Amino acid sequence: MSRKAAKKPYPEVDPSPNWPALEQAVLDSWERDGTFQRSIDQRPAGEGGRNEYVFYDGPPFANGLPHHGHLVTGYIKDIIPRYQTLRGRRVERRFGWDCHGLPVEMLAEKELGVAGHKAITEYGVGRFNEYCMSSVFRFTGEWERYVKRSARWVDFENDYKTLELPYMESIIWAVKQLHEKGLLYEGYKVMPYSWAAETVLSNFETRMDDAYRDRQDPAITVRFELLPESGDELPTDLLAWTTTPWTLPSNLALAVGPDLDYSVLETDGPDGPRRVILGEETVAKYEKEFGDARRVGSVKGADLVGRRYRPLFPFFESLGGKAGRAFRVLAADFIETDEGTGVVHMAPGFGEDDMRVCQENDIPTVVPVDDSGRFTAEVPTWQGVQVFEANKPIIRDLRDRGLLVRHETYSHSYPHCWRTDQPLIYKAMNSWYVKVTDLRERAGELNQQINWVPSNVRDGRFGKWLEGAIDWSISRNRFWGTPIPVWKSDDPNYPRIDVYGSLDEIERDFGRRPNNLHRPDIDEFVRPNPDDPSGKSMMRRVPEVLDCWFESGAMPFAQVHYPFENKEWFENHFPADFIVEYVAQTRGWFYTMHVLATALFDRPAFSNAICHGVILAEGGRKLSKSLRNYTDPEDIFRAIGSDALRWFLVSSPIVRGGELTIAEDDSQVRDAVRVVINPIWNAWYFFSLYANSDGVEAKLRTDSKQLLDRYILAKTSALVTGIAESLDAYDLSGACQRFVDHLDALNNWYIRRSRDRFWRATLDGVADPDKQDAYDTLYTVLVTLCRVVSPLLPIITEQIHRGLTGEESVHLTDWPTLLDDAADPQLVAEMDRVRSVCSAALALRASENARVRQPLASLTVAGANGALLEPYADLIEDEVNVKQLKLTSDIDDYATFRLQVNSRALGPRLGKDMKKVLAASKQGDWRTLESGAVEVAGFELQEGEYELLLQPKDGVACEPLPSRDAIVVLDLALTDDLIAEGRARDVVRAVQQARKEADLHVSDRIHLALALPDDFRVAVLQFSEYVKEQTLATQLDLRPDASAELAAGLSVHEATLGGGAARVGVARVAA
RNA sequence: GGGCCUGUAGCUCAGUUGGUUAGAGCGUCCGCCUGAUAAGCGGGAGGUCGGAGGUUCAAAUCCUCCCAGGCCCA
Repeated sequence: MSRKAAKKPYPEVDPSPNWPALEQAVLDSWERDGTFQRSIDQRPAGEGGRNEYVFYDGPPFANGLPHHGHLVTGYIKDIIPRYQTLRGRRVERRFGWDCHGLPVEMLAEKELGVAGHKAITEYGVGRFNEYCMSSVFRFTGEWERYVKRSARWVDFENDYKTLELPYMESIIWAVKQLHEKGLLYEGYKVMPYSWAAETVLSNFETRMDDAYRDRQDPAITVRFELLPESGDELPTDLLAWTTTPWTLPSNLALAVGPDLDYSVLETDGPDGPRRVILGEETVAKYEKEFGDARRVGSVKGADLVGRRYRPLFPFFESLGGKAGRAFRVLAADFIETDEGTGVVHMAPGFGEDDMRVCQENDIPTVVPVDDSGRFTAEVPTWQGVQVFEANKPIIRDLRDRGLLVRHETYSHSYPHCWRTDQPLIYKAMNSWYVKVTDLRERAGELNQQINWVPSNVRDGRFGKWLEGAIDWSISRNRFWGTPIPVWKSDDPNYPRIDVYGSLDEIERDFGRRPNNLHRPDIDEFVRPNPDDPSGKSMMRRVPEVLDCWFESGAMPFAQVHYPFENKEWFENHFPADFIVEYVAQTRGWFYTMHVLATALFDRPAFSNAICHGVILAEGGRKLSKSLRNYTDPEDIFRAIGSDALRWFLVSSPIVRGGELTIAEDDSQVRDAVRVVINPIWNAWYFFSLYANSDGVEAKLRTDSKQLLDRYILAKTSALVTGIAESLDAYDLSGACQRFVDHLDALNNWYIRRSRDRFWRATLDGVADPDKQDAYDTLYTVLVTLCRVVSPLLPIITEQIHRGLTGEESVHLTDWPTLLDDAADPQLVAEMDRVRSVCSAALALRASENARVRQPLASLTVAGANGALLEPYADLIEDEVNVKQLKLTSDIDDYATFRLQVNSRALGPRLGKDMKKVLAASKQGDWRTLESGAVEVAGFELQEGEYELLLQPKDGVACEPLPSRDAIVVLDLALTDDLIAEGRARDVVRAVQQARKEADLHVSDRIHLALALPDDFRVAVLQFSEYVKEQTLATQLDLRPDASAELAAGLSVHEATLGGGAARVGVARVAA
């Protein structure tokens, strides 16, 4: 025996490693060796970038720490590029940072203690923006740490930042392009507005947790007097209800639901009889006011449309009359009757719906309220009064004029400014728009060229969103962002607008070149208006900055300073081959990128997009830092590991657009360790243990003739093809599923069934060919597995692959083609059948209380395709522990046939008669014809329209295969020999346990002493050679029952055999 | 209030163009092999597919309504 002296070709493997520590070591080695960069460098770009796989990285805001959601995206962003790299493509991965926008400004406001437009202006826009600039990168270090720890390969050094001058210059170029294409215009948009902080709020801010609070407001019902028309019998009023009386001075229209019914009531007023009109379903609510009124008729809303009415106030009278379109009844689709009167007052300056409906009817927008929420000179009566303060005098005024029908107090949930605690108002603000409505159709066409995962996003979420797209408001009344590059004359008498698309153009007109496009520097670029002969009016930049979504949407070209530089590069890298984000980005980054690509290049911006779902905490709630309902990813990295987290996330429904609920205790991540990581590691551990112990060095080889080897090679070949198929289709969880299935075949079939081939003695230091085949095959399979799974488990496969091959990195290898010729679907199918035979036999043993260690005389497989199992007889006998496998086609003793109708095939032919056929076949009322066909309920079924399945007879110990075409039967009769052999195996089992407890190596030879109950002693005597061989015993002592005198020097272990006490003594003997 | 999505085993989810006895993993129960792995293996139980109607020879699947939850827009 030369085992001890043999070289160890493979590293010593820890059977249960500390995963986080192992991961950190691998990550460190990548960092040290520049493995990521080399994985890119070794792939040529090809002519015109033809061999490149283009990936765009959507830029995150770095003003908070990454959570599970970012990690899902990050893992996918890593997996696809790693896979494409394996396939030989060059995949550059450039990180990007979203630097501008409200989140940054909000943080700055909070930390500087300056709230709102006014305070910031006083504080100084320059200082404010400097602060934003300095704070925006505060978390980049953390981000980089998380990203690197998650084993995501991405280039942080060559990153792009949306605040850099070249990036911003590309942005203003894009704005100018839109302008030249007639896609840019200035208009109004109703926004949530904080009059206290003098700032517009984003939707995001109004949705913050504590923004909505209960508030009491006046709710009043007001009369609007219709202008008389021919056919009117009496003066008539429409009743409208509002909770914002201060908007009534700005009323320009009324709206009704065209399909709603309205009641006409007649009352006796102080000036004689009048009529009022209100929604039929709302009449009951006005019992108090109109309880004694006479109902004189009913009209449809549509009948009221077009009627003119007398303005409540004189302030905007000029917009009505003959010239204007205001002060009419309009049709609207959103009118309800559960609150109010079914008639809605419209103030287009203060309501989004109002503005939309009024614009559709050519009614202009008026906004007689200034930045601090006070009425302007346009409403002289209340000029300077804050709008909420103005409610009372307005109501009093209406009451005095007899226009107030009802005044009540209304309690409702109302949004408040999160900074000042004051109620918000909705107010039309000046805004710049991209005319998406003009692009909509083309954007929809280009969307058809995009491969979305899941596929329903294309015509669903994204497609629908495109169809309903409205013009995109791209300006923000804020400070920290790329400026809108528009200069306007400050004198409306000499109007002029200039849009600048480059630093050169600005330099040309202003005589100097900006070195910073941010405010306030850029605002200092002022020049005389060339169109003003008086020379007094000046061209000044409009105050707004761009929506930061415009900047991220411009990322494909702005990241390379296109078109000022890298023109050719851009042409070769647009559209991207692949991007991924979560599903809400169909309204965010996916959308803005698509809109800009459509507008500027008439091409889609990306060819393949994964749109993953959202992560929820237990109970379906949102992940919330304050609720602490999830574990910080870094803690998971530290405690469990990144590959496990990666596996858990990307094998979940989330990568198919679904939701994923994560357990607070991270048990799902631990499950990934147990289900995937430990098994693949154990396979490697097994290999290294025996290969080292034998001194066998394995080679990549696929030509073993051994059946199990052929099987696992064929199975692995199918896995290689399957994973490529899944990943080519961007189906990550499908790829994961294939691997899990494969692991079961490898560990719990191939390795388990091949074990004795590995531990068979080496003859004179020369491995016998079968043993070498086993090593080579397992080695080949493991190396192949590591490669194809490396995108999904990048760290653990790296470690194993290094151990196996000594090569530096699995991520520098090529996609394996070695097993392409090893595919053998028939062999795989046969082996699957073998496994189902064994499984059925083991189930039968379990139900018959026949422990597997007890050998049985025979296993019979009765039914179809018996010959197919012939070559696998040894395997089945060994697995099921029977002396003989019997194959027969004679089933009569055990089972009968049952007719199984193939509804899918037969249904279309028989239609209604299916019922009869199904009933008859269920009752067994059918017969086989001479021709081989089957007759049932008077119908003749042809081949393919039915199947004959086996049904075990009652009282027979047998088990059908899942395919129901064969049945397994065990011979349960025991002979003395069989019983003795079973006992011998029990003893072997006890000895193996003792070996393990004594911490012996798997190849140690031992001195074995046994003190056994009599019947077991006899059994061991009978099978002593077998026992010695199985336990590697060179010497065997047998003593009476539980002898207390086992020799000194032995490690003694207690055991129970057949209900009696036994003692097992083992000691290593020198090799 | 409107639009979209979801509802299948105790939990997390699959379920192809409607077609046989609705599947998987985890958990649970019972058992067991083992000279890699008890952080293992095998087997069993567990579902009137959210509810009610409808279409059909046939519905988890198609249609309508309702209920519950989520997202988006008001």
